[in-house]
Amino acid sequence: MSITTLTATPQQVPHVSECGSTPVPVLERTEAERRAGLLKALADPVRLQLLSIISASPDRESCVCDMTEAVQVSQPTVSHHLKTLVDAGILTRERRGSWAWFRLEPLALEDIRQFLA
Amino acid sequence: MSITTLTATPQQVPHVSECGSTPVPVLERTEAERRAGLLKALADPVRLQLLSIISASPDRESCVCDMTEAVQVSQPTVSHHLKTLVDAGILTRERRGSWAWFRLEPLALEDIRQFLA
DNA sequence: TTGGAGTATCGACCAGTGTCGATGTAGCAG
DNA sequence: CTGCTACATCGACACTGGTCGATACTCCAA
Repeated sequence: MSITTLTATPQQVPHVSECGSTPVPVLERTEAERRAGLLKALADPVRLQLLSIISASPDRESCVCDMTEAVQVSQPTVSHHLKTLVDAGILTRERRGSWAWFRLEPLALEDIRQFLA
Repeated sequence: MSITTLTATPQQVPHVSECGSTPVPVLERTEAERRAGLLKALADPVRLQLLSIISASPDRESCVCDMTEAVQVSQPTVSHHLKTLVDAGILTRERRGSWAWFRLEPLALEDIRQFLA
């Protein structure tokens, strides 16, 4: 806090810029970073393909083996992308025997649609 | 096309994987890349802040000078981010005298909301 | 316990990107 | 023309992120 706080000068008088516009509040940095993190998790063609598979599957869940066959990248890369989506809260992972199943987290996509509206 | 096309063996018999799932069509790679491009343009905290300013401004348009004051990065960086959004088709730029005004392209955000649904 | 299949992690490489200072450009006022 | 202001571009840098082969881990079956 600067010394000017002690003076009678108002610190935050809403002033009109020279260009004629009126200032508006800006999205908080922390919230902006949270939203950017979600969007980054979606912003990859392979991950969008993986999500499309899960979304179109019965019960909206799919197993890694099918997804690895459907996209043109290696199995470690598929696993990496799925981890990215799980870490972002967009997918949940469930182990069933030898296989790993992934399903959509509905609240995450709903959240994204909300702040894009 | 492989030689097996000439045989009687069906190439695309929908087979059930060992894990028990049923295969589904995957989003086309080119469409996935288009969508990822749009999402990449959004997936940055500074760009989300810039969009929030424009979105909250009267007539949903804003001038660079105000945006530069509102975010904590340099003026060249603001200009760079705005160019990114214009190139992605999310913003349009209009020059008025010395000032550059930006406004939202409604169809772009609508498109994104559509394919996230 | 051994082997194999499905999946995850590691290490490395390379392309892409966010950032800045310096500089270029465009428009306006005097 | 001169100078100033607003904005864009350039060049460089550090960092992130997508990709793969190699390898480790986890189940299950035999």
